[in-house]
Parts: sequence; C-alpha cells; structure tokens
Amino acid sequence: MRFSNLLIPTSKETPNEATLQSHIYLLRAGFIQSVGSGLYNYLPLGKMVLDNISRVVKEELDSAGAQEVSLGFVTPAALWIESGRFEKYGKELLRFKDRKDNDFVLGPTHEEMMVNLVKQSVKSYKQLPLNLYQINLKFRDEIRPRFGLMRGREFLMKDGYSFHANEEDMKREFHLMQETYSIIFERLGLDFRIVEADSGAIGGSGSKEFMVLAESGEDTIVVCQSCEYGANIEAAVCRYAPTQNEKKDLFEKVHTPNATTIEEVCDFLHIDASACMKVVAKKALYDEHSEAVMFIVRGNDTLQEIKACNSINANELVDLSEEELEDVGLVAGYMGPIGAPEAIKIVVDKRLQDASGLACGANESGYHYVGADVKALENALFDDIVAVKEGDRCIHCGGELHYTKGIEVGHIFQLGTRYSDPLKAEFLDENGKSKPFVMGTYGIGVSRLIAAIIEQNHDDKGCIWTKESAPFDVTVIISNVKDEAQYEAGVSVYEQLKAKGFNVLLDDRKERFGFKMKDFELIGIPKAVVIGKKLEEGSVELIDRATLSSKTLSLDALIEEV
RNA sequence: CGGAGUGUAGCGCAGUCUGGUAGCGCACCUGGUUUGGGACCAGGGGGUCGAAGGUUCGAGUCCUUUCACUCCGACCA
Repeated sequence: MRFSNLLIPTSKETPNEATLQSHIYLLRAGFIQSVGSGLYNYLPLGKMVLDNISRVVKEELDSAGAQEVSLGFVTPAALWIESGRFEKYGKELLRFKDRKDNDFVLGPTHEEMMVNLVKQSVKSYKQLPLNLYQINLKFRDEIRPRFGLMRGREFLMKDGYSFHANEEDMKREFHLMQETYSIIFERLGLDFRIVEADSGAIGGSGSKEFMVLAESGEDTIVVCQSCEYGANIEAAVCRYAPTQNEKKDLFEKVHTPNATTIEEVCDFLHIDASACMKVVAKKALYDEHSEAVMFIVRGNDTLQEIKACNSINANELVDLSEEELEDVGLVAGYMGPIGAPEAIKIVVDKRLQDASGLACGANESGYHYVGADVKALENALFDDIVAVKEGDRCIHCGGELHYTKGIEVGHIFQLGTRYSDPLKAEFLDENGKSKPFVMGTYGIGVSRLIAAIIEQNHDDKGCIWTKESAPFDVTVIISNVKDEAQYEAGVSVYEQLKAKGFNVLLDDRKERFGFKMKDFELIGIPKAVVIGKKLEEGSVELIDRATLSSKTLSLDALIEEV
C-alpha cells in the first residue's frame, strides 16, 4: 500500500488525555482515535494490528480443535436473570430496555448466550466435547476506564467455552487451552507469565491468568524466585508460621487516649505491630441482603479484599460509612472482637488462629485490651485473608516471593456446572441419564493485547511492533519523491518485495526525509528500506526498527536480505 | 463512589484575576524556494469560547445550574 493513499494521521504533539506510553504512541501514530471515556475508533493501522492479532488467535485455536461462532452483542436479560448474574454482575453490566420495555444487556462476557446456544443443539454425550469461541465486542461499564485500550469500556475479546461430559475431560481441555494460549502469546512476541488467579464474577474453581510483564501493569503478581509458582496477589498464598507472641500480658483493659491507628497503639503500649489485631470492618453484599463483618489480621499484615470476600462467599465488600459503623455499634479506632456487637460476623486470619497475648480495641472510645487470646473467640471464622508480602516464603518450595506488575491478557477457568446447572443445560450420557455439561471458559483480551505489545515494545521514539503483530512487514521510504531515479527505484523495490509475499508500505509522500523517518520510528514497522542518496552508487539502506541499526546494501542483495 | 483538575479552531495552549468585537504554535489550503533527520517565505480558510440560565449598555471573562473529559484514591479503624 502507498502511504500517500492511507489515512495515517500522525502527530508531533502528545494528546493531553494520555499518560501511558502505549496510549500516547497509539494516538500519535494514528492507530486509534478516542471517542469518549473508554471508547475508541480504530483507524486503518489499528485495524490492521487488530486483525493480525485476531488471525494468530484464530489460527491457533482452530488448530487446537476449537470452532469459531459469533454471538449477538445485545442479550435478552432473561438469560442473565436465569443464571443469577443480572443482579450479581453489578454496575459494570449495561442494562437497557427496548421499545416494548423488555430488559436487555450488552454482553460483558457470553457464558449465558453460549450455554443457551449449546443447550438448544447438543443433546447427547456423542456430540461432546465441544469448544466454541468468538472474537467479538464486549461492553463493560468500568468504574474508571483508563490507559487507552488497556481498560476500555468497549473492547474486543476472544471468548471461548468448552463443554464436556465429565470433569477429567474438561481438565484435559483446560490444559490444552493453556498450551494453546502460550503458543499464541509467544507468536505475538510477548514476555508473559502464567499465574494462579481468583475467579471473580465469572465464577468456577481453578483459574489461571496470562500476564504480560510490564511496569505499567494494573495487576500485582507474586512470583517465586526459586520455582515456577506465580499468582495474582488476589489469589497468592504462602507458607506461614502461627503467630507467637513472647510477651504474655495479663488480659486487661487499658486506657489508650487518642491512639486510633495501629502505629499509635503500638507506640503507646510499646509493642510490635505483629502483636496487635487489626480490625477492618466492611459491609458484605449478598444477593438478597448485606451485613457488617469484622476482618481481623495482624497489625503488620494487609487485608486482601478478594480473599476476604471469598472467605464469606459475599458478592462484594464495600466500606462502611461512619453512620453505618455507629448503627452497628462500632467505634472507629477502637474496634476489637471482644465485646463486639453479637450481630457482627467475625473472620480472623489463619495466622492468628492460636495466638495469644495480643492487643486489640475494646469497642469503647479510648480503650484497648492487652493480653487477648484469639482462642477465646467463639463463632469466629478462620481463613487466609491476608495479602502475601514481598519476602514471604513460597508454598511449594520455600523460595522467596516477590512482587511484579503484569497486564492480564488471558484468563482461563474451570467452570464445572456453574452455568449449566442454573440454565438447565443438560445432555444424555451413555446410560440415558440427564447430566449438566461440565464447562471450561477461556478469554483473551484482543484489543488489550495491542496496548500490551506496545507497553513491552517501545522506545523514546515510538512503537516497535513484533513480527506477527506489525501492520506491515517493511516500509520502503523514498527519500525525495521528486528525484525520478529514487522514485522509480522505490516503486521497483516495493513491487519486488510484494511479489516475494511481504506486506509492504511504500512511503511515497511529498515530505522531507527527516519527516518520514520520524513517522517510521513513531509507527514502528519492523524494517525500513531507505531509497536515497546512496542510490547513485547503486545501494540502499535497510534499517531495523528495534535497534535502529542500518546496513548499506546493493539493490539485489536487499531483496534477498529482507 | 470520594477527592483534584480541565473544557477556547483538527491537536497543543494563551486570554478569565481587572467585562469592551477571540489569539499563538502545530496541522490544513494556494503559490514559490528547499529535499538525508519533524524546512523556509508569502498569502489564506477554519471557533455557537462544553451546555443552559442569570447579572450587565456589553460576558470567553462575573453568578447559578448542568454536562463531559482527565488524573488520584477507594489499605482503613
């Protein structure tokens, strides 16, 4: 294609809405255009990259035996009500009504639709297993869309769903998808890590995320230095020793004026934060009701909200307002499990299970208890609700755990019968017995991958596309299009490279050399052939975008070299 | 949802305090020169100043309301 015919609006200015490198370059190089919060148009270059990524995804999935379909974007709410997610999914689910006042949603994910599709056409175990996927738009009304394509509201996603007669077969497919995803991300040239994850709103049991390692990633992941263990902070676990507190204070109430934070209490009592109970009160939301819950962790630990939420099977945890705290009888700064209002559920971190001699709030302004025993707590639920810290020990090998940042580009789940049960999606087994499908589900953020690739591959001049994602393989830059020899040589090289099967961009614009070079660097096509001054000696230059190194070659040698 | 900020030409911004007929740079159009690292000269087109209401002889500027967008936070007893 000729640059002069393409719509590639590059810009020297940094758009003020963008802060992330990938976002800035994608806008400046004319890949995308923003239309509203979390909404983007893809310009020709952006669409090419999107198609390239989709193609890789499709090729690998097809060769793994999956089949592509396309489901409706607008989904009748009835399906969502049936699965129980119409309420549970929260505000991210965009709901609306048609002219007849029927409820609809814009699909944020398509379990319901796919189960419904299969339910209507699969009746026998002989038709299983089945792995269906689509690469389609999704809409999630995110709380705070940001970072361009990284967290948009409307985005392109590959979502796949597999259906099996039993658990073992579903697990086999899960592993096949894990391998397939690895191949896809390798082909796209990404440095990624597979980590254990929380299942979130999708539900189900075992799940793994594919994380592209990048400083700007929104997810914190915990990785072991010694073995392969890696997990999202939301699901990370570690070895831990039960809390042992040497100082055995007698149980008593102590006046602690103005000591409302862990730090102040520790200073006042001359104890270590690990000898305190930190209470985090939250409101737990369920389908039908909500309740106040006290989560108790060591003073030097941090509550992991997702783990905490899972420990009581709540839909979501939210902060309690000051009025709500008062209503349930809690005093901010002086909360503790002893003498707390009976209606409040108490969840204690496992690390504290046998601890004794701890300090905690007395549920009375200005007072704390010392010498409290966790054992004495009746009705408390014990679970792992604390975030893994850097330096904690790996649960598998005892190695040191560290934090790193990642961009979630893929997520695979073992769903089981989470959807087939409520939606009554069943098949007949060998014995003629009705059984719900055992399912797996697998997602890839196709549009997010565009941002992830650039986050991992850019320099201070612009994008550096990887081989399979690049909008073009090579660009032929004619230094001065008014120089007939240069122009003709350029067109000839362009034609020859095309004939060899390359996807080539011919920069035939009436611009100066420097201008075109800047655009090449900004856009990030992997290679450029410069037809310029050296043509008089019968040679041209081949420039590698990643290293910016250049080689001078004869015309014939060039065609071979590329 | 809490906090902060910004809306003026396609993009980046000044003008708002102190009201008096809307400006700069880039981009764009025309002509000319230039052609190996975002050229130069001359001429030109383009804006209901986010929206609504109010004050005023007069509002981009003051007041009220509202909308949109961006950033930060949502770790806290």
